[in-house]
Amino acid sequence: MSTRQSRRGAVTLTGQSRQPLYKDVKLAITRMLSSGEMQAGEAIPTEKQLCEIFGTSIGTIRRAIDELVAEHVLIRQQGRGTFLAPYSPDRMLNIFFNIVSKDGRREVPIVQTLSFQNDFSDAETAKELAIRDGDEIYKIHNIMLMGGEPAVLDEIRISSILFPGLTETEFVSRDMTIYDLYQNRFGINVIRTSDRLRSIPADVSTAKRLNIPLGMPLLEILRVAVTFEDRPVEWRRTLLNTENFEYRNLLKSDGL
Amino acid sequence: MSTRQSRRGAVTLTGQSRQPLYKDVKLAITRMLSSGEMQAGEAIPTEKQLCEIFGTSIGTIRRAIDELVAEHVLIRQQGRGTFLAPYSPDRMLNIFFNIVSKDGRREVPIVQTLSFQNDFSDAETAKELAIRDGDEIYKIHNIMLMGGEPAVLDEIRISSILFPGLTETEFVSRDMTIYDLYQNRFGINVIRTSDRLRSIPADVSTAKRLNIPLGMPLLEILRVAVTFEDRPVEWRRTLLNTENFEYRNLLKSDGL
DNA sequence: TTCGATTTGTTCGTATGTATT
DNA sequence: TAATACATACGAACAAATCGA
Repeated sequence: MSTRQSRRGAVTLTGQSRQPLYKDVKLAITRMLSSGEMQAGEAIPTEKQLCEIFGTSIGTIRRAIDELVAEHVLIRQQGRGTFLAPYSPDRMLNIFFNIVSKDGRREVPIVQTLSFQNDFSDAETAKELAIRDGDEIYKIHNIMLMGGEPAVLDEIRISSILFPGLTETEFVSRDMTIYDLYQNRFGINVIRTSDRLRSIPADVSTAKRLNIPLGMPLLEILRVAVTFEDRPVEWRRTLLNTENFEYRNLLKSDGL
Repeated sequence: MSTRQSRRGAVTLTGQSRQPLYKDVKLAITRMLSSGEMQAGEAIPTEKQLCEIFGTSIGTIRRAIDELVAEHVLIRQQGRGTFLAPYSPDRMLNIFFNIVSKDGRREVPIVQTLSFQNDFSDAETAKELAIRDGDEIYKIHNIMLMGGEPAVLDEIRISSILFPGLTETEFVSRDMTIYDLYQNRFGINVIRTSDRLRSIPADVSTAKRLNIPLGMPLLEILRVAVTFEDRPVEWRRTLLNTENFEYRNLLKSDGL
């Protein structure tokens, strides 16, 4: 069979691409998922159905799905099907929350929102969020209690365009993690984050809020969270008191 | 064909295992690699040869190798072969060195060894290195210059049993990264690290060495590096002045 | 430079095993 | 139990990269 053509009225893939067929399929599936029509936790078509949709063999479909599973975008379950990763609170905590107690236990943090503002992006934030300077954003300040003590302060900046109609009430009254809110309310899946860590002294207001001495060393974490195709979703600055907690970076060199 | 039997005098795999055949093959290949007979960068047998060695189909071999490639243990090159990951200085820096300049550039650090001692393990170190309390270890103190300024202090503890005959002269005169030394001189591949990060004030001697004020916030990184099958190889404590450099944790949720 | 042998990469397809409903 | 869906294993054919004659 010659190199690349759609068969039997199947979906036309990117066509004249110079990349392998399974990459085309992967991209097509990714677009299906990120179109916003799919709910988190929902099943995607079966492998056999995808064969017919794309007009490829099951091996090619599996290869495409393999990569999305490796990226935690999809979850496969034998006998059940393949699902858009649910990002359950528990899962979110395990994947994107790497602040743990010094003895290694994962405390579930209690988040309290200190302020929720409508604001305009400065140049630097615009660059991080891939929006225009001056675009509307939400600025949200939170404090997190871990083990009963205030241990973390953070500031979140997100584009109002990506999260239209988000209100303080809705944000505060959510019964899930913030990333789950992005997913369930706006159909935005956070699939990766990039953290930059520094050590800085506590300033006056931070010291007061975390009930620690002025100038005490804190861990500053600057995070950008991205969704499919590396589109930035959220900028976040976290300040952690590492007296009783620490940041863990388990495993390097992917895979297992 | 029925489930599990060796054919044609092929290597007997783990036998009565309840895991998939490709996992057996993966483990067998892993043992080949970690036996110390293989040099980093050396080619492993071709897929066809492995078929004969293990008496399985090429698909099964490929599946096993796929996982090892995903774990950066092996590297495949079309037309050439499959190789034990070389851990070149450049590669080591990119994979296991996540201290970068604030503007994102990767400075190549200049390492100077301050001291090299033969010592005995305390209980905690023994636990981290999976050796016995009181076993002999090397304790090595280094300072790293980045951009001409002293930016990092670290202490390394490794088992004398794992690295027999290592001398200060040899350690200091190496022309490669420390992990490359482990690999090239002792056949030990570091394949993963686990980092724990805290923010702490500089003590007197640290402040003096890094030429910073006493009490200045530093980033403390406690690392355990492991080789195949999660066997610990090295304990390391790093202190980083984050005025001009920072710790980056790119990408969560594996793969790409 | 060309060509052929070698080696991995991609795609296809089939058969059977195992988990779920 | 039966149907469905993913998991494992097999193997064939061809493409693309590499290397040496």
